[in-house]
Amino acid sequence: MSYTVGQVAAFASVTVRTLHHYDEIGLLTPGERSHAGYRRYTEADLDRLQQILFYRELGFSLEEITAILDDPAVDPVTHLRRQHELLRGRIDRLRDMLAAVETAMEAKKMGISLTPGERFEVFGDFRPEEHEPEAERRWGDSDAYRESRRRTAAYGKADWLELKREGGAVVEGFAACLAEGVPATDARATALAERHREHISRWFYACGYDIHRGLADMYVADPRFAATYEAVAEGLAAYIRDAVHANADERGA
Amino acid sequence: MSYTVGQVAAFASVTVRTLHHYDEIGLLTPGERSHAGYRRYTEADLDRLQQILFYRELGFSLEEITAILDDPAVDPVTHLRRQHELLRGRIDRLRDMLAAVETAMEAKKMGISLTPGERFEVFGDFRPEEHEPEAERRWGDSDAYRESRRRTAAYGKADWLELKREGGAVVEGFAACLAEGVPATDARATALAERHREHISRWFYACGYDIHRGLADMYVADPRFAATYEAVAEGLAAYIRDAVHANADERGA
DNA sequence: CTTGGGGTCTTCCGTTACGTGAGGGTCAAG
DNA sequence: CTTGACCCTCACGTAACGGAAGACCCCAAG
Repeated sequence: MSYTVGQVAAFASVTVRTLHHYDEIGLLTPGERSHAGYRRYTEADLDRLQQILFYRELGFSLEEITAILDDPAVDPVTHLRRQHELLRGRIDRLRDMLAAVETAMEAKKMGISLTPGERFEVFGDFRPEEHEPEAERRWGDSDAYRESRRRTAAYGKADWLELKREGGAVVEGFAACLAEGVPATDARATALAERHREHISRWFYACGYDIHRGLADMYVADPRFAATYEAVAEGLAAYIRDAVHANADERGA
Repeated sequence: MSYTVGQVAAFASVTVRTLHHYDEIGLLTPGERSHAGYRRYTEADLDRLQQILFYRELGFSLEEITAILDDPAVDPVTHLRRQHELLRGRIDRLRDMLAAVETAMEAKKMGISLTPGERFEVFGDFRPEEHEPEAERRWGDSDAYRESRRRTAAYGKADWLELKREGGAVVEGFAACLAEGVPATDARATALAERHREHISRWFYACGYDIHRGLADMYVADPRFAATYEAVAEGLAAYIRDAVHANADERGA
């Protein structure tokens, strides 16, 4: 089975002209031609096109892409892995930009004017290179999901019940603290936060303090999580979040 | 205080030529010139440049940016808000691409070859223009969160319990179907899916079929959601997802 | 079998967002 | 008062296509 330019163009949401162009510059030469000179794209060509579009999306020039894809030392899986990393980098960058926008909004609201340095901080580097500090945390986060999926795949119903019971106990502990007016920064609350963190680590994935913070934020931000906790006690989601933050501030680095 | 081209270029990590170009096309004309004709950029110019770079990053053409920024009906804060939303959209898109890469890796590992449709699914729309079909879902999704937070803010404990009970009943219905071997595509299962959708709409936000699909996918993909369902019955998360998809395919557009 | 509508071919010029000098003033330091 | 770093204005070059022209190809319907 092979496809015409039009079909491929429709699949990939590019124009026919673009495919012609890629053919011209030797980036994507269709596997064969019909007797009338029509381009015929094979599955392998589609594969390559997908790679091209990914790299293009990530900001590489067509010349660079040609070089990358024609490197015989790199197998397809490596490409995917690399793209995965690059995508994560891009997402991080956009997240930084999001933060920058928020900062700008704050500044505007407060009537503060930022220094040029602050203002353009985010437009510094964006090319996939050197990210040690922040990125590690993100990677950890991503690994967490994979790890989690891997681990939980092996759980039976008994495991799920056990972990749910364990988690429930922690939540009830929080509810008790909240009911008794114990502040979220109190040692009793942060101890529960620590137990919560250990619970996650034990059953799902290595949960560091930063990850734990992010998780706690989600409990409040996402109503579908919030529902679980708000049903137990009003304001519990926010309380847990605060306790987790206090605990992370205290124990985590 | 004002800045020279070189300084501004350094701040913003663009070339001097780029600033010249923006001046030429009237996108960013420096506030004044020195007596010798040197460009002098004011704070306001830096402000505008920041906006320009944001929109540029988001894929707008310089002409579009000019139009956007020179629209007198839009104040700076609105721009920031808009950029915030656009950035979130981009992040979502990149996340989709991330998922696509993972799918491709899976497929490669399994030796499966994807259909062209699957392969290029993610390259559908990405330009911030004419997005009725897919994008509405994203926008809707974003609105959903806001709507949800707004609504749930007013709920008391009784409300949470009621909605939790209601939700629980649906989940138990699904569990029963699963236990009895009813296929997820069966009318009984899809009816429950529809009830589930209505439940979300009633308590949280307007939940269309596309949003519902995405939500169901998350039940499986995110272990913290999955835990809730897997504790009830093994394979329940996936079952619900399948039923939701079947229901959406059937009823939704 | 031919006729029309759509898809495809190559060719070529246009466009956007700059890059890259060329040739020549400007400015602060030594 | 020179020297090196910076600035100016042309002006042509480039990447990655867009768009249209003129011609060929394909196939389903009359």
